[in-house]
Amino acid sequence: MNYSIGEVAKKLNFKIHTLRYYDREGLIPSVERTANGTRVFKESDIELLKFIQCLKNSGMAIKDIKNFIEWSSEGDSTLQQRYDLFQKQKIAVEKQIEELQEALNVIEHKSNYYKAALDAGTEDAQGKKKIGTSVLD
Amino acid sequence: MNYSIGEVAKKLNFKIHTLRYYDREGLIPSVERTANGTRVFKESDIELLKFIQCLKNSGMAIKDIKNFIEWSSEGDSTLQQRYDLFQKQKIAVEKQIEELQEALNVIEHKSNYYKAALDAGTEDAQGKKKIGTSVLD
DNA sequence: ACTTGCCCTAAAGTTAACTTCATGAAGTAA
DNA sequence: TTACTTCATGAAGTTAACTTTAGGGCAAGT
Repeated sequence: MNYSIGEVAKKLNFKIHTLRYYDREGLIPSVERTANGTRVFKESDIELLKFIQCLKNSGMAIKDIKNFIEWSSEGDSTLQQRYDLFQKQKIAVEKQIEELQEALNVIEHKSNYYKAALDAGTEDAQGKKKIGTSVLD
Repeated sequence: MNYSIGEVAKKLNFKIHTLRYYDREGLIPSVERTANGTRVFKESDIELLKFIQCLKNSGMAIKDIKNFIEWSSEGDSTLQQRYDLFQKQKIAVEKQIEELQEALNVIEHKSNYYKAALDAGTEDAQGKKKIGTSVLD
C-alpha cells in the first residue's frame, strides 16, 4: 500500500511541511517519487517515520537520526557507530527520566500546596512563615 | 551569607551569562545590587535558582516561570493561576516520562541488537530478513 | 601606574527545528 | 473551462534560550 504526503501527515500527525523538511534533511531517503516528482510513501516508510518520531521523543537531534540512517545504508562497517549512538542515547534518556521524576515530585508538592491554599482561600494558612518566601514553599 | 554572580554560577553550575539573562527576563527579581550595580545573591536567591533549575528540567518555559514569579508577588488573587500552572505542568511531565519510557524500550532494543551484531561481526546474523530493512530491526 | 580579575550593559549572533511565503504544476469535479 | 485541491520547490522567517561581542567600571596586588 502506498501513501501520499498528505495521507502520511494525517496518519502520523506530522505536518506536511515537516515531512518535506525531514526528506530534505535526509531522514527518509527510501521515499520514492512519481514521474512528475510527487513523493510516494510505502508501508516501510511509515514504519521508519514512526521510529523517527520515537527517537525525536527521546530527544535525539535530527542530525543524529540522519547519521544513523546513513550508517544503516553503509553496512557492517558502521555497526560500532550505531551501537555507540544508541548506548549514548540510552544513558541520556535514563538521565532525563530521573530528572523528570525529581521535578515531578517538586511540582506535585507545589500543586498540592496551591490546592490547599485555594481551599483555605489564602496562602497564609499553608505554614508559610514569612512574607515573601511563598515561591519556595 | 551573600554571593557574587560568579560564586553562584560555580555553585549551581550556571553560566554567569545565563544568570544575567534570567535576571533580565525577570526570573530573579529578589536579587539586590550594591551601590555600583553589582548583583548580590542571598541564600534565598540560591534556593530560588535551584527551584528554577528544577522547573527548567521539567521543560517549563522561561516565560511561564516568569509568570509564576510575578504571580507569587501578587498574593492570594493569583492562587488559581499558580495552581493551574503546576497542574498543567504535572500532566505534561507525566506524559513526557511516559513517552521517554516507550522510547527507552525501543532504544534498548536497538542497543542490544547492535551489541549482538557487533559480537557476531555482522548484522546479517540478527534475524534480518531482507536487505535494506535494518533500520527497523 | 599598571595589570589582573572581577563586575556591568546593550545589542547582535547562534542553533535547532520547524514554519511560512511566493510561486507554480498536475489532477479532479461541475 | 474554470475552480479546487494537492502536490512541488527554494528561500526567507520564526521562536526559544541562550551566547558572544563590544564596550566600559572598580578594586586589589606589584
